[in-house]
Amino acid sequence: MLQDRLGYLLKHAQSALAARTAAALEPLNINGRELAVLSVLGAAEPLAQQQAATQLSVDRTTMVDLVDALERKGLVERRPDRTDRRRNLVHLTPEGEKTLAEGNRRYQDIESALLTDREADDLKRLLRRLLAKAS
Amino acid sequence: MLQDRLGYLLKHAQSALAARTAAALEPLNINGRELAVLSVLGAAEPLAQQQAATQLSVDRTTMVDLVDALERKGLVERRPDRTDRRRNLVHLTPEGEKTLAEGNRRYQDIESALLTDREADDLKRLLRRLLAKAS
DNA sequence: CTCATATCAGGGGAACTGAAATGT
DNA sequence: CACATTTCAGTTACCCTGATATGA
Repeated sequence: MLQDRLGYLLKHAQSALAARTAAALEPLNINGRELAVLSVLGAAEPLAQQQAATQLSVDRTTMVDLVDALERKGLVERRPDRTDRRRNLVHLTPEGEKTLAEGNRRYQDIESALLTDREADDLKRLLRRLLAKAS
Repeated sequence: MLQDRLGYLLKHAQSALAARTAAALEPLNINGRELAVLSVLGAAEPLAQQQAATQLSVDRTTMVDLVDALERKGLVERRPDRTDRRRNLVHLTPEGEKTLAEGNRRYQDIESALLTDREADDLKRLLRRLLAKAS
């Protein structure tokens, strides 16, 4: 049975969750990918683009486009690093901070609606184990 | 933390598994998507393209390209349905049957290498629950 | 010189929309 | 006529490769 394949289940679970997330974030004018970028950028000290790209496992050239889009929306700003002028440190704007906070709330609501806390913990533990072995 | 997000874990688990699968199937000259198509087509009675597309949740026009590719490789054949000449019934060739069987073996080896039987069952159960609620 | 960072141009593969051809 | 199946043309979004400019 196709539905017994882990590959099938992972792909469709991922895409169903992504669709729900996209719908929930649409009023904020961002998508799930952009929320993930905001999340990485807003975590601690401002990061250079390539650092953010590494954390998200996205290509460096893809990150250029992602930051372009967020900058056009006024959610982040590129600022040159004074100690290394090759770098752009990407800062969240106040609007970006607000969008990140609200986006996180909406995203968490989705997770909570789909699984109990216990189920979510179990699922994440298994996925981490799989990832550790597979990558 | 980004790594606490189900969306992140699902996406990267899916892509890591897909990469492993692609590598294991490369000697058979097929990819994971094509193995899934063969699996659906080889399950029981020959299916029309649109039936196969529905079972895999892929677009009808994407299925045209998938069957094109499998037909070029000699793994399937389109045959007109005598009772409804709009339809192509897609049959596996003997070579297609062999490729499906060997592909299934290689795919199962990957799943077994990544998780114990118990872990795989737990993971699949949770993913099915998530899918049922989310889609 | 080397290496790193960011950017840009171009391409490949996936998936969709909309329309057409054919048949029920 | 309405509807179903397949196919094709065109578009979009995504992610990559390779090259370039700039600077450490």
